Amino acid sequence: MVRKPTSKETARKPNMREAILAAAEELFATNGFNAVSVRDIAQAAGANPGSVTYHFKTKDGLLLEIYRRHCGPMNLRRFELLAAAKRVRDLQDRLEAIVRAYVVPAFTSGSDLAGGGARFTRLRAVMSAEGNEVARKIIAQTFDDTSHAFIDAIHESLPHIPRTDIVWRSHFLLGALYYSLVTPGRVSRLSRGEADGGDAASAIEQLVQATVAAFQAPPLDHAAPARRRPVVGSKT
Amino acid sequence: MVRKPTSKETARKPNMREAILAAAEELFATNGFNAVSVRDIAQAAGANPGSVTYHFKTKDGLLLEIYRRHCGPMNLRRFELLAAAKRVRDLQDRLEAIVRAYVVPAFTSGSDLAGGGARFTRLRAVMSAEGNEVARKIIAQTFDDTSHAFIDAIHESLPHIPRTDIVWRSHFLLGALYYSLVTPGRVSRLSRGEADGGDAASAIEQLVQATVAAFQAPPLDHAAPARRRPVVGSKT
DNA sequence: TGATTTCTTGTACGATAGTACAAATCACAT
DNA sequence: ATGTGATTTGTACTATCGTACAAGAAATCA
Repeated sequence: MVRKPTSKETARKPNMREAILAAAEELFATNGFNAVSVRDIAQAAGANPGSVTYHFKTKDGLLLEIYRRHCGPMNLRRFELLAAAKRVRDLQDRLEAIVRAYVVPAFTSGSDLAGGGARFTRLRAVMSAEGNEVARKIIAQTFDDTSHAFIDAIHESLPHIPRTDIVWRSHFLLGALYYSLVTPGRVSRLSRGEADGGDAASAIEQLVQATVAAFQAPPLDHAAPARRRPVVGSKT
Repeated sequence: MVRKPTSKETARKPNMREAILAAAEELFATNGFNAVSVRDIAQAAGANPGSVTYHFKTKDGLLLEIYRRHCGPMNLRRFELLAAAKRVRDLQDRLEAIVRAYVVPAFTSGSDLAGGGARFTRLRAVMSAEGNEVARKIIAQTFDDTSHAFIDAIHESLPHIPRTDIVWRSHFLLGALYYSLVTPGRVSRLSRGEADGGDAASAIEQLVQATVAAFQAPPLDHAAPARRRPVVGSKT
């Protein structure tokens, strides 16, 4: 019934390898890289510790493979959505579509893996916070192109805003995005149960709406000090 | 010449203890909790590993003491600034003052410690990402009051926005704030050197401006689906 | 000064970390 | 069926982890 693949070249035993990857992804994203041992991962995947070494050589190699697995598909999807967004005529709608094109793939599946999008984005957030070397290199290589593309697209929608301001605001967007995935419980807590911080759809809508407004804010006047500053000065 | 304090009760040998605290703060904030060993801290502080055990008993105890050291002063300062902000008459200016009252103490010194504000906030960001247990407890206990106070104040300035939306947006604010301290280099990189992500003043101004606009965004229509959604759908 | 408390040092112990490797097992083409 | 390469297992090695503790040095008080 099912056509078995050629076996040569391709490793047709995705069971363990995939299970290890999934377990590592989950554990790294939840507890950080250093807090998780190879043995923890193996146990969660129902595998032997030696199996991890066999498939990925080192713990760093395992992390590297996780990134390799997700970066391509997620960025591909972002570029697809960005291309579609750029075709939106109405400027306000276009900006919203661009932001959405950036946000959505981070929450939903970036590839064919089920629900892996949010998990992987959370992993990136944690690795970023920990200053992980392996992650830093890949991020700078793989995501800066994407970021520049989005920044340029946003800049085209808002020509009167200096590029510097747009960079700052897109940086804030990524921070908000990360934090929403890292600590969803805080939203539920602070809203006293009225909002569900873990609900991806709500998070996306809230984030898109807020971010679009932030991008549209008047530019910072770099030259003129302008407009009296609100009080807030020395204590008492 | 210098009047020595009473010696009783107060430990008048802040040298080592303070050095260890400062070193731990810096290392934890940079590399995360688990990546830093007690020996690393001792070496950075010019102390003996046993000295850390003597002063703080455990590694968790050391982290706990760092939080104890900063939480009080930072929240105190926030409440002072919040009280001042609430007295601002103009609604737009008041909102900006409130946001500023939240942001400024996170960047500048939260206590008498030199430049400790940003470092401690960065530490909180990293601990949050790592899901650290010790940090989580303190955060929920110490900062939720502050957060609620700010959310309420913002809600008073923007009565037409549902509280839920304000919670989300203040959550985004904290995420953006954290991320700005965690990865300042990214801003410099993406702006091609035009902006300095490490400059606290710029970060504050950009963050305040963007966040005020985000708070002022129209509320999400929870009932009506409303307003056609921008295209962005299936692939190709 | 001598007694006593406070801090620092050096060292050690058990636990666990990442990784290596030989033996056992499995999948499959012939 | 059988041999061959791919995978899994079990175990071991070394390094480093957090912490404990006794002995030494410094500071403080009578």
